[in-house]
Amino acid sequence: MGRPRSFDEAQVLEGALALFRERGYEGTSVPQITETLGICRQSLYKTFGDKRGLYLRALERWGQREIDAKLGLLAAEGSPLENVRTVIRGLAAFATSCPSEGCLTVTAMVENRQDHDALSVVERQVDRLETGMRDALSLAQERGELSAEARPERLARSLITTLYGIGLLTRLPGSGARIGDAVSVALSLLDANTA
Amino acid sequence: MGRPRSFDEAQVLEGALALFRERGYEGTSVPQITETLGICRQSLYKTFGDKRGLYLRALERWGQREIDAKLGLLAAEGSPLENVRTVIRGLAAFATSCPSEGCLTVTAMVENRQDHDALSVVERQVDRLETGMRDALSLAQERGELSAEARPERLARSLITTLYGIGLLTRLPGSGARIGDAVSVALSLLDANTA
DNA sequence: GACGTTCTAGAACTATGATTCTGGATTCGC
DNA sequence: GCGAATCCAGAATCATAGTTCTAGAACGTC
Repeated sequence: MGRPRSFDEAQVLEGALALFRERGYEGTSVPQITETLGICRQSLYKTFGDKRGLYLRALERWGQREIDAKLGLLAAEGSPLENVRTVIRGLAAFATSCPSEGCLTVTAMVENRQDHDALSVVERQVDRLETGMRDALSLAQERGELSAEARPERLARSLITTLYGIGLLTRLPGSGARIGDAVSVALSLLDANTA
Repeated sequence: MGRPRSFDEAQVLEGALALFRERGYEGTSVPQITETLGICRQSLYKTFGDKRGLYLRALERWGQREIDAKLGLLAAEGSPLENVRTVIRGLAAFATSCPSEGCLTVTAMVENRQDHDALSVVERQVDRLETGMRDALSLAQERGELSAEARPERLARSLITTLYGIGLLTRLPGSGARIGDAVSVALSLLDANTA
């Protein structure tokens, strides 16, 4: 009953995501969104409630997509320690290759100082990644890839801090060397903890 | 000739700085600024040109104040390596004690994606701190505190990434443990490079 | 003491934001 | 075909932003 929606919800979310990533929440206006995505205001408000609703769903989607991908890599067959290295290298490679498109999670941390809802979404994303890294590191330890003295949880938390630091510095042109060295040191840190 | 200004420019900058730190650039309105600081619009526009001008001066001031303090610590008498440790510990202690007041430099990286002027101010601040850390580490190496194989520049860049990562995660409630572990690992990284 | 400049308080202006409303065309299920 | 729901385009609404303007009081300089 009624006319079917002429747009793909997922596709709209992806488009909005791209805009929010590039211009931020406040920097992206509703007219910009509707024009870029080719849908009219009515549909947007009907589907997502309001601009904020759209943003939150885009933020969730971003986390789902990115974190899931990394968790998949971390839990892959083979050496868990090597998986951790792969995630670190991949993230840095992406950061340096597409400096203009930043991580929405990073942006969200500073843009939503007071918004408890948005921050808890972000918190959950960071936690998931951290847990995934810790599990991989613990497994590596069980398998003897990591020394018995290594502390997986501490390492995971430290790596997360480095990774989000990289995500932030991506915003600063000319941070390529910094990012490269941060990765290099992070990797050597893992080497130093090998059994 | 004429009535003298009834306010202290430096004091106004400090007040604006506090507002921008807490609410961000877009989140702080001109009425908020004038009411909080007790000056009228006219004076603000006369003195700083416009809101953006005020922001840029506040951003400069923040960098001057914070980075200078750290450079002072880094160049202090005594062990340069210990000075580096002091800066790391101090920054983390501040981050965890006053989580609500964040680093304006961190905020600026995200809020000024396209503003080249603002970003170059930030760039200069980060560069100064990085150079200061590198110099301290180089000196430590000359004095035999750091092993001959250590690479001061690489270490400095990596530490900077960690420090700004900490500055970012400060925005996320419940990151205390993460920050603590990041600091702990950063310090142990230095230990691992001692001669 | 008059001049000139800066102050304060407030209204006025201009632009733009998000959101809602109107009306007409479209397309499904019945 | 008819009703219902959705679509689109665009005007209208309402709030708020930054900025400028007006008018009068305050104060240093000559």
